[in-house]
Amino acid sequence: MPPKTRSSYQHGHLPQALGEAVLELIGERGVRGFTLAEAARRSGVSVSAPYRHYSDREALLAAVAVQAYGVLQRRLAAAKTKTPEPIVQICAMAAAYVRFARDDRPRFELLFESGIDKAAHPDLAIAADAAYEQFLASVVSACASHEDMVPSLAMAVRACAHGYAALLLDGSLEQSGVTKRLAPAVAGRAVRHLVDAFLRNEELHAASFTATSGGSP
Amino acid sequence: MPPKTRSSYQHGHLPQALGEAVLELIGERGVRGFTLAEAARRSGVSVSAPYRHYSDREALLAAVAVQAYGVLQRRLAAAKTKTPEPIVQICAMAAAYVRFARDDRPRFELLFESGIDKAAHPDLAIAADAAYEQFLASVVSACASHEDMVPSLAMAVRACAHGYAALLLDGSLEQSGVTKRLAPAVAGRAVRHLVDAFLRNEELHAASFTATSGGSP
DNA sequence: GTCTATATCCCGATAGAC
DNA sequence: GTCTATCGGGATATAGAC
Repeated sequence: MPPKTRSSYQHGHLPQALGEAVLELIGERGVRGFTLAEAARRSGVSVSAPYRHYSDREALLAAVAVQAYGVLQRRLAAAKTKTPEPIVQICAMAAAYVRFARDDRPRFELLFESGIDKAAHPDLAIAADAAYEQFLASVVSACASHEDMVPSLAMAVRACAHGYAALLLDGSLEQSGVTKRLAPAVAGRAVRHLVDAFLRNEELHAASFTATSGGSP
Repeated sequence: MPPKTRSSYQHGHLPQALGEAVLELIGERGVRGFTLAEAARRSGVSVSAPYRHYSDREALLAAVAVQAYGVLQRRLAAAKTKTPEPIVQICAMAAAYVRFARDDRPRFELLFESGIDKAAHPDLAIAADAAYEQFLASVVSACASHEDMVPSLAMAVRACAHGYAALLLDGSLEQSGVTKRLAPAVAGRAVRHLVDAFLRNEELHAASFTATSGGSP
Protein backbone atom coordinates (compact mmCIF):
# COMPACT_ATOMS: atom_id res chain seq x y z
CA MET A 1 0.00 0.00 0.00
CA PRO A 2 1.63 3.22 -1.09
CA PRO A 3 -0.24 5.80 0.97
CA LYS A 4 1.75 8.67 -0.40
CA THR A 5 1.82 7.68 -4.01
CA ARG A 6 -1.65 8.66 -5.05
CA SER A 7 -1.72 12.06 -3.43
CA SER A 8 1.90 13.06 -3.72
CA TYR A 9 2.35 13.13 -7.47
CA GLN A 10 1.37 16.58 -8.61
CA HIS A 11 -0.20 17.14 -11.95
CA GLY A 12 1.53 20.46 -12.28
CA HIS A 13 -1.12 21.82 -14.55
CA LEU A 14 -3.25 23.47 -11.95
CA PRO A 15 -3.80 26.74 -13.84
CA GLN A 16 -5.19 24.86 -16.79
CA ALA A 17 -7.37 22.66 -14.62
CA LEU A 18 -8.65 25.73 -12.79
CA GLY A 19 -9.43 27.43 -16.07
CA GLU A 20 -11.59 24.54 -17.16
CA ALA A 21 -13.29 24.47 -13.80
CA VAL A 22 -14.06 28.17 -14.03
CA LEU A 23 -15.85 27.77 -17.34
CA GLU A 24 -17.61 24.65 -16.15
CA LEU A 25 -18.88 26.44 -13.09
CA ILE A 26 -20.04 29.48 -15.00
CA GLY A 27 -21.86 27.17 -17.35
CA GLU A 28 -23.70 25.51 -14.52
CA ARG A 29 -24.36 28.41 -12.18
CA GLY A 30 -23.71 31.57 -14.11
CA VAL A 31 -20.99 34.11 -13.38
CA ARG A 32 -22.42 34.82 -9.98
CA GLY A 33 -22.20 31.15 -9.07
CA PHE A 34 -18.48 30.90 -9.51
CA THR A 35 -16.37 30.59 -6.40
CA LEU A 36 -12.67 30.02 -6.18
CA ALA A 37 -13.19 27.37 -3.54
CA GLU A 38 -15.46 25.28 -5.74
CA ALA A 39 -13.13 25.64 -8.70
CA ALA A 40 -10.29 24.33 -6.56
CA ARG A 41 -12.36 21.36 -5.39
CA ARG A 42 -13.26 20.42 -8.95
CA SER A 43 -9.60 20.61 -9.90
CA GLY A 44 -8.82 18.11 -7.17
CA VAL A 45 -6.78 20.41 -4.98
CA SER A 46 -7.31 22.18 -1.70
CA VAL A 47 -8.91 25.61 -1.62
CA SER A 48 -5.63 27.28 -0.85
CA ALA A 49 -3.63 25.81 -3.73
CA PRO A 50 -4.81 28.33 -6.35
CA TYR A 51 -3.25 31.15 -4.37
CA ARG A 52 0.18 29.90 -5.42
CA HIS A 53 -0.75 30.82 -8.99
CA TYR A 54 -3.14 33.71 -8.63
CA SER A 55 -3.08 36.49 -6.11
CA ASP A 56 -6.79 36.37 -5.60
CA ARG A 57 -10.11 35.31 -6.96
CA GLU A 58 -10.32 38.05 -9.56
CA ALA A 59 -6.85 37.37 -10.87
CA LEU A 60 -7.93 33.86 -11.79
CA LEU A 61 -11.03 35.15 -13.52
CA ALA A 62 -9.00 37.72 -15.41
CA ALA A 63 -6.51 35.12 -16.59
CA VAL A 64 -9.26 32.90 -17.95
CA ALA A 65 -10.86 35.94 -19.55
CA VAL A 66 -7.65 36.75 -21.41
CA GLN A 67 -7.69 33.27 -22.90
CA ALA A 68 -11.37 33.64 -23.73
CA TYR A 69 -10.65 36.81 -25.68
CA GLY A 70 -8.10 34.79 -27.58
CA VAL A 71 -10.73 32.24 -28.49
CA LEU A 72 -13.09 34.97 -29.65
CA GLN A 73 -10.38 36.58 -31.71
CA ARG A 74 -9.58 33.32 -33.47
CA ARG A 75 -13.23 32.73 -34.20
CA LEU A 76 -13.53 36.16 -35.77
CA ALA A 77 -10.36 35.65 -37.75
CA ALA A 78 -11.57 32.27 -38.99
CA ALA A 79 -14.90 33.73 -40.07
CA LYS A 80 -13.34 36.03 -42.61
CA THR A 81 -11.08 33.54 -44.31
CA LYS A 82 -13.96 32.33 -46.43
CA THR A 83 -14.28 35.45 -48.50
CA PRO A 84 -11.98 38.19 -49.77
CA GLU A 85 -14.68 40.85 -49.81
CA PRO A 86 -14.36 43.12 -46.78
CA ILE A 87 -18.06 43.78 -46.47
CA VAL A 88 -18.89 40.10 -46.49
CA GLN A 89 -16.11 39.52 -44.00
CA ILE A 90 -17.66 42.04 -41.65
CA CYS A 91 -21.02 40.32 -41.78
CA ALA A 92 -19.40 36.93 -41.30
CA MET A 93 -17.64 38.22 -38.21
CA ALA A 94 -20.84 39.61 -36.77
CA ALA A 95 -22.45 36.22 -37.25
CA ALA A 96 -19.43 34.54 -35.69
CA TYR A 97 -19.67 36.88 -32.73
CA VAL A 98 -23.24 35.77 -32.10
CA ARG A 99 -22.29 32.13 -32.59
CA PHE A 100 -19.57 32.58 -30.02
CA ALA A 101 -22.10 33.84 -27.50
CA ARG A 102 -24.46 31.01 -28.33
CA ASP A 103 -22.02 28.10 -28.47
CA ASP A 104 -19.53 29.29 -25.90
CA ARG A 105 -21.83 30.95 -23.46
CA PRO A 106 -19.62 30.56 -20.38
CA ARG A 107 -16.78 32.40 -22.09
CA PHE A 108 -19.09 35.12 -23.32
CA GLU A 109 -20.54 35.59 -19.85
CA LEU A 110 -17.09 35.68 -18.37
CA LEU A 111 -16.03 38.37 -20.82
CA PHE A 112 -19.06 40.61 -20.61
CA GLU A 113 -20.97 39.89 -17.45
CA SER A 114 -18.38 39.09 -14.83
CA GLY A 115 -17.65 42.69 -14.01
CA ILE A 116 -13.88 42.30 -13.92
CA ASP A 117 -12.17 45.63 -13.70
CA LYS A 118 -10.18 46.06 -16.89
CA ALA A 119 -8.25 48.91 -15.39
CA ALA A 120 -6.92 46.53 -12.77
CA HIS A 121 -5.87 43.98 -15.38
CA PRO A 122 -4.15 45.69 -18.31
CA ASP A 123 -3.52 42.43 -20.14
CA LEU A 124 -7.26 41.94 -20.29
CA ALA A 125 -7.73 45.29 -21.98
CA ILE A 126 -5.00 44.36 -24.46
CA ALA A 127 -6.64 41.05 -25.26
CA ALA A 128 -9.96 42.83 -25.79
CA ASP A 129 -8.32 45.25 -28.18
CA ALA A 130 -6.74 42.44 -30.15
CA ALA A 131 -10.15 40.85 -30.70
CA TYR A 132 -11.64 44.16 -31.77
CA GLU A 133 -8.82 44.59 -34.24
CA GLN A 134 -10.40 41.85 -36.31
CA PHE A 135 -13.37 44.09 -36.94
CA LEU A 136 -11.21 47.11 -37.52
CA ALA A 137 -9.05 45.49 -40.16
CA SER A 138 -11.93 44.54 -42.41
CA VAL A 139 -13.65 47.86 -41.90
CA VAL A 140 -10.50 49.61 -43.02
CA SER A 141 -10.55 47.57 -46.20
CA ALA A 142 -14.22 48.23 -46.74
CA CYS A 143 -13.89 51.96 -46.28
CA ALA A 144 -11.23 52.32 -48.94
CA SER A 145 -10.51 56.02 -49.22
CA HIS A 146 -12.92 57.19 -46.53
CA GLU A 147 -10.52 56.49 -43.73
CA ASP A 148 -12.06 58.98 -41.37
CA MET A 149 -15.22 56.98 -40.87
CA VAL A 150 -13.44 53.77 -39.93
CA PRO A 151 -13.74 54.10 -36.15
CA SER A 152 -17.42 54.92 -36.10
CA LEU A 153 -18.37 52.18 -38.52
CA ALA A 154 -16.25 49.57 -36.79
CA MET A 155 -17.82 50.43 -33.48
CA ALA A 156 -21.30 50.39 -34.96
CA VAL A 157 -20.69 46.90 -36.31
CA ARG A 158 -19.34 45.71 -33.02
CA ALA A 159 -22.20 47.27 -31.05
CA CYS A 160 -24.76 45.71 -33.30
CA ALA A 161 -23.20 42.27 -33.08
CA HIS A 162 -22.82 42.61 -29.35
CA GLY A 163 -26.42 43.67 -28.94
CA TYR A 164 -27.73 40.65 -30.79
CA ALA A 165 -25.48 38.38 -28.77
CA ALA A 166 -26.52 39.86 -25.45
CA LEU A 167 -30.21 39.79 -26.27
CA LEU A 168 -29.94 36.23 -27.47
CA LEU A 169 -28.54 35.09 -24.13
CA ASP A 170 -31.13 37.24 -22.38
CA GLY A 171 -33.90 35.32 -24.09
CA SER A 172 -35.31 38.45 -25.72
CA LEU A 173 -34.46 37.37 -29.23
CA GLU A 174 -36.21 34.04 -29.07
CA GLN A 175 -39.22 35.65 -27.53
CA SER A 176 -39.43 37.88 -30.56
CA GLY A 177 -39.27 34.99 -32.96
CA VAL A 178 -35.55 34.80 -33.66
CA THR A 179 -34.41 31.31 -32.79
CA LYS A 180 -30.97 30.43 -31.56
CA ARG A 181 -30.31 28.75 -34.83
CA LEU A 182 -31.10 31.80 -36.90
CA ALA A 183 -29.69 34.49 -34.66
CA PRO A 184 -26.20 34.60 -36.23
CA ALA A 185 -27.58 35.00 -39.73
CA VAL A 186 -30.05 37.63 -38.62
CA ALA A 187 -27.28 39.62 -36.99
CA GLY A 188 -25.17 39.27 -40.10
CA ARG A 189 -27.94 40.64 -42.25
CA ALA A 190 -28.57 43.58 -39.96
CA VAL A 191 -24.89 44.43 -40.00
CA ARG A 192 -24.95 44.25 -43.77
CA HIS A 193 -27.63 46.92 -43.80
CA LEU A 194 -25.63 48.98 -41.38
CA VAL A 195 -22.48 48.86 -43.48
CA ASP A 196 -24.34 49.56 -46.70
CA ALA A 197 -25.95 52.63 -45.19
CA PHE A 198 -22.68 53.95 -43.78
CA LEU A 199 -20.87 53.55 -47.06
CA ARG A 200 -23.71 54.87 -49.15
CA ASN A 201 -23.93 57.87 -46.90
CA GLU A 202 -20.25 58.50 -47.33
CA GLU A 203 -20.50 58.29 -51.09
CA LEU A 204 -23.24 60.86 -51.06
CA HIS A 205 -21.11 63.18 -49.01
CA ALA A 206 -18.18 62.63 -51.31
CA ALA A 207 -20.34 63.21 -54.37
CA SER A 208 -21.80 66.43 -53.02
CA PHE A 209 -18.36 67.56 -52.02
CA THR A 210 -17.03 66.87 -55.48
CA ALA A 211 -20.01 68.61 -57.01
CA THR A 212 -19.93 71.71 -54.83
CA SER A 213 -16.19 72.11 -54.97
CA GLY A 214 -16.27 72.16 -58.71
CA GLY A 215 -13.90 69.23 -58.95
CA SER A 216 -15.09 68.11 -62.39
CA PRO A 217 -12.24 68.51 -64.88
CA MET B 1 -39.59 57.42 29.00
CA PRO B 2 -41.41 55.75 26.16
CA PRO B 3 -39.19 52.76 25.41
CA LYS B 4 -41.58 51.39 22.85
CA THR B 5 -42.34 54.59 21.06
CA ARG B 6 -39.26 54.94 18.95
CA SER B 7 -39.06 51.39 17.74
CA SER B 8 -42.73 50.50 17.61
CA TYR B 9 -43.93 52.96 15.01
CA GLN B 10 -43.39 51.28 11.70
CA HIS B 11 -42.66 53.24 8.60
CA GLY B 12 -44.73 50.81 6.59
CA HIS B 13 -42.87 51.58 3.42
CA LEU B 14 -40.30 48.86 3.63
CA PRO B 15 -40.64 47.66 0.04
CA GLN B 16 -39.89 51.13 -1.22
CA ALA B 17 -36.98 51.60 1.15
CA LEU B 18 -35.60 48.24 0.10
CA GLY B 19 -35.92 49.17 -3.54
CA GLU B 20 -33.83 52.28 -3.03
CA ALA B 21 -31.28 50.31 -1.06
CA VAL B 22 -31.01 47.76 -3.85
CA LEU B 23 -30.17 50.40 -6.43
CA GLU B 24 -27.81 52.15 -4.06
CA LEU B 25 -25.97 48.92 -3.39
CA ILE B 26 -25.71 48.01 -7.04
CA GLY B 27 -24.37 51.47 -7.71
CA GLU B 28 -21.65 51.02 -5.14
CA ARG B 29 -20.70 47.39 -5.55
CA GLY B 30 -22.20 46.21 -8.80
CA VAL B 31 -24.90 43.59 -9.18
CA ARG B 32 -22.71 40.97 -7.66
CA GLY B 33 -22.25 43.05 -4.55
CA PHE B 34 -25.88 43.19 -3.64
CA THR B 35 -27.01 41.18 -0.65
CA LEU B 36 -30.41 41.10 0.90
CA ALA B 37 -28.90 41.43 4.35
CA GLU B 38 -27.12 44.66 3.52
CA ALA B 39 -30.19 46.08 1.84
CA ALA B 40 -32.18 45.38 5.00
CA ARG B 41 -29.57 47.08 7.16
CA ARG B 42 -29.59 50.18 5.01
CA SER B 43 -33.34 50.29 5.23
CA GLY B 44 -33.07 50.31 8.98
CA VAL B 45 -34.68 46.95 9.62
CA SER B 46 -33.49 43.55 10.67
CA VAL B 47 -32.29 41.08 8.10
CA SER B 48 -35.41 39.00 8.45
CA ALA B 49 -37.93 41.78 7.88
CA PRO B 50 -37.77 41.69 4.07
CA TYR B 51 -39.06 38.13 4.07
CA ARG B 52 -42.49 39.44 5.08
CA HIS B 53 -42.66 41.14 1.71
CA TYR B 54 -40.58 38.96 -0.59
CA SER B 55 -40.24 35.24 -0.59
CA ASP B 56 -36.53 35.36 -1.18
CA ARG B 57 -33.64 37.39 -2.37
CA GLU B 58 -34.43 37.03 -6.05
CA ALA B 59 -38.05 38.04 -5.57
CA LEU B 60 -36.88 41.39 -4.25
CA LEU B 61 -34.53 41.86 -7.17
CA ALA B 62 -37.27 40.95 -9.60
CA ALA B 63 -39.68 43.41 -8.06
CA VAL B 64 -37.20 46.25 -8.35
CA ALA B 65 -36.43 45.17 -11.90
CA VAL B 66 -40.09 45.44 -12.84
CA GLN B 67 -40.10 49.03 -11.65
CA ALA B 68 -36.86 49.67 -13.50
CA TYR B 69 -38.41 48.48 -16.75
CA GLY B 70 -41.17 50.97 -16.07
CA VAL B 71 -38.63 53.76 -15.79
CA LEU B 72 -36.98 52.69 -19.04
CA GLN B 73 -40.31 52.51 -20.78
CA ARG B 74 -41.23 56.04 -19.71
CA ARG B 75 -37.86 57.35 -20.86
CA LEU B 76 -38.39 55.81 -24.27
CA ALA B 77 -41.92 57.13 -24.46
CA ALA B 78 -40.75 60.61 -23.49
CA ALA B 79 -38.03 60.56 -26.12
CA LYS B 80 -40.45 60.29 -28.97
CA THR B 81 -42.81 63.04 -27.95
CA LYS B 82 -40.52 65.62 -29.48
CA THR B 83 -41.13 64.65 -33.06
CA PRO B 84 -43.98 63.16 -35.07
CA GLU B 85 -41.71 61.45 -37.58
CA PRO B 86 -41.41 57.76 -36.81
CA ILE B 87 -37.86 57.44 -38.05
CA VAL B 88 -36.69 60.32 -35.93
CA GLN B 89 -38.58 58.86 -33.00
CA ILE B 90 -36.72 55.60 -33.40
CA CYS B 91 -33.35 57.33 -33.32
CA ALA B 92 -34.41 59.41 -30.33
CA MET B 93 -35.37 56.24 -28.48
CA ALA B 94 -32.06 54.60 -29.25
CA ALA B 95 -30.30 57.64 -27.85
CA ALA B 96 -32.57 57.59 -24.81
CA TYR B 97 -31.76 53.92 -24.29
CA VAL B 98 -28.07 54.71 -24.12
CA ARG B 99 -28.72 57.68 -21.85
CA PHE B 100 -30.64 55.39 -19.55
CA ALA B 101 -27.68 53.08 -19.29
CA ARG B 102 -25.33 56.00 -18.70
CA ASP B 103 -27.40 58.02 -16.24
CA ASP B 104 -29.18 55.20 -14.48
CA ARG B 105 -26.50 52.59 -14.48
CA PRO B 106 -27.71 50.65 -11.42
CA ARG B 107 -31.10 50.08 -13.04
CA PHE B 108 -29.53 49.08 -16.33
CA GLU B 109 -27.25 46.61 -14.59
CA LEU B 110 -30.15 45.22 -12.64
CA LEU B 111 -32.12 44.69 -15.80
CA PHE B 112 -29.41 43.20 -17.96
CA GLU B 113 -26.66 41.85 -15.80
CA SER B 114 -28.32 40.49 -12.71
CA GLY B 115 -29.19 37.16 -14.26
CA ILE B 116 -32.70 37.02 -12.87
CA ASP B 117 -34.64 34.18 -14.39
CA LYS B 118 -37.45 35.76 -16.37
CA ALA B 119 -39.20 32.42 -16.62
CA ALA B 120 -39.49 32.38 -12.85
CA HIS B 121 -40.93 35.89 -12.77
CA PRO B 122 -43.57 36.33 -15.46
CA ASP B 123 -44.31 39.91 -14.47
CA LEU B 124 -40.73 40.77 -15.30
CA ALA B 125 -41.11 39.37 -18.79
CA ILE B 126 -44.30 41.39 -19.20
CA ALA B 127 -42.58 44.58 -18.07
CA ALA B 128 -39.76 43.93 -20.52
CA ASP B 129 -42.24 43.48 -23.33
CA ALA B 130 -43.99 46.71 -22.45
CA ALA B 131 -40.73 48.61 -22.78
CA TYR B 132 -39.93 46.96 -26.09
CA GLU B 133 -43.37 47.96 -27.33
CA GLN B 134 -42.14 51.53 -27.46
CA PHE B 135 -39.72 50.56 -30.19
CA LEU B 136 -42.26 48.43 -31.95
CA ALA B 137 -44.89 51.13 -32.18
CA SER B 138 -42.67 53.62 -33.95
CA VAL B 139 -41.23 50.95 -36.21
CA VAL B 140 -44.74 50.02 -37.27
CA SER B 141 -45.36 53.62 -38.21
CA ALA B 142 -42.08 53.86 -40.04
CA CYS B 143 -42.65 50.72 -42.04
CA ALA B 144 -45.98 51.86 -43.39
CA SER B 145 -47.14 49.20 -45.80
CA HIS B 146 -44.22 46.81 -45.33
CA GLU B 147 -45.66 45.28 -42.21
CA ASP B 148 -43.79 42.03 -42.60
CA MET B 149 -40.42 43.56 -41.83
CA VAL B 150 -41.51 45.19 -38.60
CA PRO B 151 -40.22 42.51 -36.22
CA SER B 152 -36.77 42.26 -37.74
CA LEU B 153 -36.25 45.99 -37.94
CA ALA B 154 -37.51 46.63 -34.44
CA MET B 155 -35.19 43.99 -33.09
CA ALA B 156 -32.27 45.35 -35.08
CA VAL B 157 -32.86 48.79 -33.61
CA ARG B 158 -33.10 47.41 -30.13
CA ALA B 159 -30.01 45.26 -30.53
CA CYS B 160 -27.99 48.17 -31.84
CA ALA B 161 -29.07 50.46 -29.03
CA HIS B 162 -28.43 47.75 -26.49
CA GLY B 163 -25.00 47.05 -27.89
CA TYR B 164 -23.93 50.66 -27.61
CA ALA B 165 -25.29 50.83 -24.08
CA ALA B 166 -23.54 47.65 -22.98
CA LEU B 167 -20.23 48.62 -24.55
CA LEU B 168 -20.43 52.06 -23.00
CA LEU B 169 -20.73 50.60 -19.51
CA ASP B 170 -18.01 48.12 -20.39
CA GLY B 171 -15.64 50.96 -21.13
CA SER B 172 -15.07 49.80 -24.69
CA LEU B 173 -16.72 52.82 -26.26
CA GLU B 174 -14.65 55.40 -24.45
CA GLN B 175 -11.51 53.50 -25.23
CA SER B 176 -12.40 53.80 -28.88
CA GLY B 177 -12.93 57.51 -28.69
CA VAL B 178 -16.64 57.72 -28.03
CA THR B 179 -17.12 59.68 -24.83
CA LYS B 180 -19.97 59.18 -22.43
CA ARG B 181 -21.32 62.50 -23.48
CA LEU B 182 -21.46 61.63 -27.14
CA ALA B 183 -22.50 58.00 -26.91
CA PRO B 184 -26.25 58.58 -27.12
CA ALA B 185 -25.96 60.71 -30.24
CA VAL B 186 -23.57 58.25 -31.84
CA ALA B 187 -25.98 55.40 -31.20
CA GLY B 188 -28.83 57.45 -32.58
CA ARG B 189 -26.92 58.11 -35.77
CA ALA B 190 -26.01 54.48 -36.24
CA VAL B 191 -29.62 53.48 -35.79
CA ARG B 192 -30.58 56.06 -38.36
CA HIS B 193 -28.32 54.34 -40.86
CA LEU B 194 -29.79 51.02 -39.91
CA VAL B 195 -33.37 52.13 -40.44
CA ASP B 196 -32.56 53.89 -43.69
CA ALA B 197 -30.94 50.77 -45.06
CA PHE B 198 -33.78 48.51 -44.02
CA LEU B 199 -36.39 50.75 -45.59
CA ARG B 200 -34.38 51.39 -48.71
CA ASN B 201 -33.87 47.69 -49.13
CA GLU B 202 -37.58 47.08 -48.80
CA GLU B 203 -38.37 49.70 -51.38
CA LEU B 204 -36.02 48.05 -53.81
CA HIS B 205 -37.73 44.74 -53.27
CA ALA B 206 -41.12 46.34 -53.72
CA ALA B 207 -39.97 48.09 -56.88
CA SER B 208 -38.55 44.94 -58.41
CA PHE B 209 -41.68 43.04 -57.44
CA THR B 210 -43.88 45.61 -59.11
CA ALA B 211 -41.67 45.56 -62.18
CA THR B 212 -41.40 41.79 -62.57
CA SER B 213 -45.03 41.05 -61.80
CA GLY B 214 -46.18 43.30 -64.59
CA GLY B 215 -48.33 45.33 -62.25
CA SER B 216 -48.46 48.36 -64.51
CA PRO B 217 -52.00 48.82 -65.77
C1' DG C 1 3.46 23.33 -5.25
C1' DT C 2 0.33 21.50 -2.45
C1' DC C 3 -1.86 20.33 2.08
C1' DT C 4 -3.95 21.07 6.70
C1' DA C 5 -5.69 24.12 9.72
C1' DT C 6 -7.50 28.23 10.99
C1' DA C 7 -9.11 33.02 11.29
C1' DT C 8 -12.61 35.98 9.91
C1' DC C 9 -16.51 37.22 7.96
C1' DC C 10 -20.93 37.18 5.73
C1' DC C 11 -25.08 35.24 3.78
C1' DG C 12 -29.81 33.24 3.16
C1' DA C 13 -33.46 31.54 5.52
C1' DT C 14 -36.42 30.01 9.50
C1' DA C 15 -38.72 29.96 14.26
C1' DG C 16 -41.03 32.15 17.63
C1' DA C 17 -41.81 36.33 20.61
C1' DC C 18 -44.05 40.92 20.63
C1' DG D 1 -44.81 43.81 10.36
C1' DT D 2 -40.88 43.73 12.74
C1' DC D 3 -37.40 41.89 16.09
C1' DT D 4 -34.19 38.60 18.30
C1' DA D 5 -31.91 34.52 17.97
C1' DT D 6 -30.11 30.96 15.57
C1' DC D 7 -29.06 27.26 12.24
C1' DG D 8 -26.37 25.80 8.56
C1' DG D 9 -23.53 26.79 5.19
C1' DG D 10 -19.84 28.65 2.49
C1' DA D 11 -16.30 32.16 1.02
C1' DT D 12 -11.69 34.53 0.95
C1' DA D 13 -7.38 34.59 2.53
C1' DT D 14 -3.25 33.52 5.50
C1' DA D 15 0.21 30.62 8.21
C1' DG D 16 3.07 26.99 8.54
C1' DA D 17 4.17 21.99 7.66
C1' DC D 18 5.78 18.72 4.06
